[in-house]
Amino acid sequence: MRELLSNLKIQIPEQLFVKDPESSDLGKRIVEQSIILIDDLGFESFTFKKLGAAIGSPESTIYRYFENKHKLLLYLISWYWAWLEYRVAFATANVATSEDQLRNCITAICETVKQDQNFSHINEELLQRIVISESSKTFLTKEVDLENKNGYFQNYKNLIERLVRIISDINPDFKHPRTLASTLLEANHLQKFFGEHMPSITDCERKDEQLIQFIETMTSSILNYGTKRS
Amino acid sequence: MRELLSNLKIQIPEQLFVKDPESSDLGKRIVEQSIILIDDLGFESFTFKKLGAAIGSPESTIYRYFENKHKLLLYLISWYWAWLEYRVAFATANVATSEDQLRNCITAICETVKQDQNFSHINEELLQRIVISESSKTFLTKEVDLENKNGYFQNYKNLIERLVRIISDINPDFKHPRTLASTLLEANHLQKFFGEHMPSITDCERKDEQLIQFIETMTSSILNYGTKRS
DNA sequence: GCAAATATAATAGTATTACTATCAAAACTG
DNA sequence: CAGTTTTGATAGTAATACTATTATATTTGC
Repeated sequence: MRELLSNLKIQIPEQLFVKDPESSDLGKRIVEQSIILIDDLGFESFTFKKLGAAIGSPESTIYRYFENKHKLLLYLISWYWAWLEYRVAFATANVATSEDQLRNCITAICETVKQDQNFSHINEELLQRIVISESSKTFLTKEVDLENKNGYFQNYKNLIERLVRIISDINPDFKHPRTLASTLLEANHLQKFFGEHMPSITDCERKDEQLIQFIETMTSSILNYGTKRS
Repeated sequence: MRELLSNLKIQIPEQLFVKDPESSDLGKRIVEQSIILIDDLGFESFTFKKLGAAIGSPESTIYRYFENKHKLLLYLISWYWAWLEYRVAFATANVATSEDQLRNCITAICETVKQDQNFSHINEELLQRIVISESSKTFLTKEVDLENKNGYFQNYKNLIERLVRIISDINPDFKHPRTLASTLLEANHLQKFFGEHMPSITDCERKDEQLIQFIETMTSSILNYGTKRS
């Protein structure tokens, strides 16, 4: 998996930035430091002024790359979905059965990222933590319909579509492949968050195993439910 | 269900308000109008100044009831959980089997609220929409651990605990009753939101049926999965 | 190698937000 | 009806989320 990114460029909808941050050193530092800062402060307390201080530039510079902090968050989350889709694609390549493919998908999705080396300016470990705590804020807004129409969530949808294909392959009669795919993705975040911050409402501890087991059991059982009965 | 609230008072953790809004007419108007405004503007654009204008009072008055808008949101969401727990409690009363109880719970939870008459100052229909779009913002913050310790989420936990008891009753060997209960609650919101705003990633349309069917199938299948196999 | 274009820095400024403070007028309360 | 509590009216502050302007680098195209 490590070489994955050396030749592939993660594609982000260009509506999400004013100037592509990958196109300059400063842009990369903006992205790099924004991840560190958002993870540290939380999105609400994160400001372009603080980010400017972190990179040693005035905040007006950041506005040349991102229209506002909401779009910067969208950019980061979008990057994560694209990255995760590649991981999922690799995890399912050359795997014979759809059942095994889905199992591998679930592991790839639910695995807590640990990275020792930094290959790029993006720290995926921190970014995953941001996704867990902040990603739903990208769409839980009054602007969601417009932003959806503008393609801001394309990478998220692509990932879900990939899961849907596998799910439908396992059980073509299953009536809720999209619902299952999006539930699966979001339940992963939520349960990880609960495990860390509200342990009394989850059985998932810090380790990934219980969560993966729950999600695997949930998907297997729901996909077999109809077929075995009828 | 209608008489439910006439003699019962919804209990809200008193840490969530400075002065109990139920204790005065003004307090009730603050709550009433805040629901209308948050639903209309979204939580980000909602301000105490606008709320003040809506009730014809200066914003400083609102601060005498709620420390800030985050706590007001916590109050509203907390009210909803308590209200929903009563509904769930009634929906399961005198129901013989745990399986039927759980089915009734799911219906009570997933049913879109429609209210023709206003019995109280709280419009549950609007409030449910707020819960769908805004409730996760109450805990997806950097202050979650402190707020959790302070009991801000007690009503949410109570509801989950009630579901957990029924789930464990159906299958005492099931290893993830809490995970299932919280997933069920949150998936309901998420899928409703997707159904309305991002229909391509869900199979749930505006009507409740498909969502209820998915959640029922999911819970039934996962709770039967272990038992039938082993 | 230099002019022209572009990117960044430095600074200033604005409207709005999220409060806090003060004091007077109303309204209830014993 | 005196005293307490509640509300209204007004003012003020620090921070946020931008926008604008001008000067200085830096890159690039010829």
